[in-house]
Amino acid sequence: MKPTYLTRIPAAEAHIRATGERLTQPRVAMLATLMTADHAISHLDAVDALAKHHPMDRVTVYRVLEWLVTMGIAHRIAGDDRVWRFMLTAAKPNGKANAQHLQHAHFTCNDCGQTFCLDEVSPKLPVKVPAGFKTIDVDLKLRGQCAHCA
Amino acid sequence: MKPTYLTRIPAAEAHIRATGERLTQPRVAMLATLMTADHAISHLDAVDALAKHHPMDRVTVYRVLEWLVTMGIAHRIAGDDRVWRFMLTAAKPNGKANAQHLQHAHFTCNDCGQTFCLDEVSPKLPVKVPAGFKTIDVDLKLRGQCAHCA
DNA sequence: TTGCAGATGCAATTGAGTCGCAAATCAATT
DNA sequence: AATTGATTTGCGACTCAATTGCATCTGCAA
Ligand SMILES: [Mn+2]
Ligand SMILES: [Mn+2]
Ligand SMILES: [Zn+2]
Ligand SMILES: [Zn+2]
Repeated sequence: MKPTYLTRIPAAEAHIRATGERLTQPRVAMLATLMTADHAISHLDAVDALAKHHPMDRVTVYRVLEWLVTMGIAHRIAGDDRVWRFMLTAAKPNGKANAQHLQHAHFTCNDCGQTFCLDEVSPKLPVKVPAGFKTIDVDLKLRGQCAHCA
Repeated sequence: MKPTYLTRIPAAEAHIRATGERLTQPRVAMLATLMTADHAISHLDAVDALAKHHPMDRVTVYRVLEWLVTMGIAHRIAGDDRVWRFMLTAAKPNGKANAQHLQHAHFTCNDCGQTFCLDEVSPKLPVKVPAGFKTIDVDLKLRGQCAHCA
């Protein structure tokens, strides 16, 4: 069965403590919530999901998610609806959390709107660009139908 | 020398007439403006650019650009700043305008913020996705430094 | 010309995200 | 256990791209 919010609390605390930064309740609750998500969640999704276990101000949600991104614990995905969505940064093959954003693609379902990280997919780098251009970062975004909607 | 707004009017009119839809002044002015752009422009960019030749309401700019997209004449590019930018749909090798969105990548310069279409770059398709997922569309987005800023 | 569906202008509204500041909280120190 | 001070949080106000409703205008066909 799927991991629940409560079972994720200890791991969330440990992960935050490992950063050396302050361990706060909003950070723990937000990270535990992210840990139960199988797809990327928006700020509003997060506010709703947290409402049940640990209600917090929407501005705090913005700030905590931003903090998780700067810590490399989560990453941010731009949506076609001008909304950011957030997902736990992919774990390395060895199972440890990874501070860097591993190169991977994102898939958004046209039907249900859910966005997924495709950790196993990476754009073939380097991509050829016009003379004088210097590529620093590449994002690959797929759209279509997810397994549930197809 | 670069093509100017005025020299683009006839081609813009012809292009719009070819759709069979109504030929309106805002549509002509907007398309002629797009035709002079070497990089993608935002709604605000468009309002500013048009102010000189054919001032129009912001909402009209939104609606005309949306119409150009539905006609396949222009395409829309999501920016990291939550702003849409628009560019003429790439021409086919034979020089004719193309109603479909040819598969191509976009490059945004971290320094000057300009976004360019890289018509010659396309993601290697098909991309492998998890079982049950069906890919319909692929976007490749690059970030880095453009030729002018590098 | 006239008639009218479709396009435009203008004002009001939506909604994601940000800012400033006072109050609360975490963690180090006594 | 209490004190303290730097961080973090809550709350209200704000920004800004984009959308909506509605009255007016305009391109085009009859
Ligand atoms: Mn991801
Ligand atoms: Mn393009
Ligand atoms: Zn789906
Ligand atoms: Zn540049």
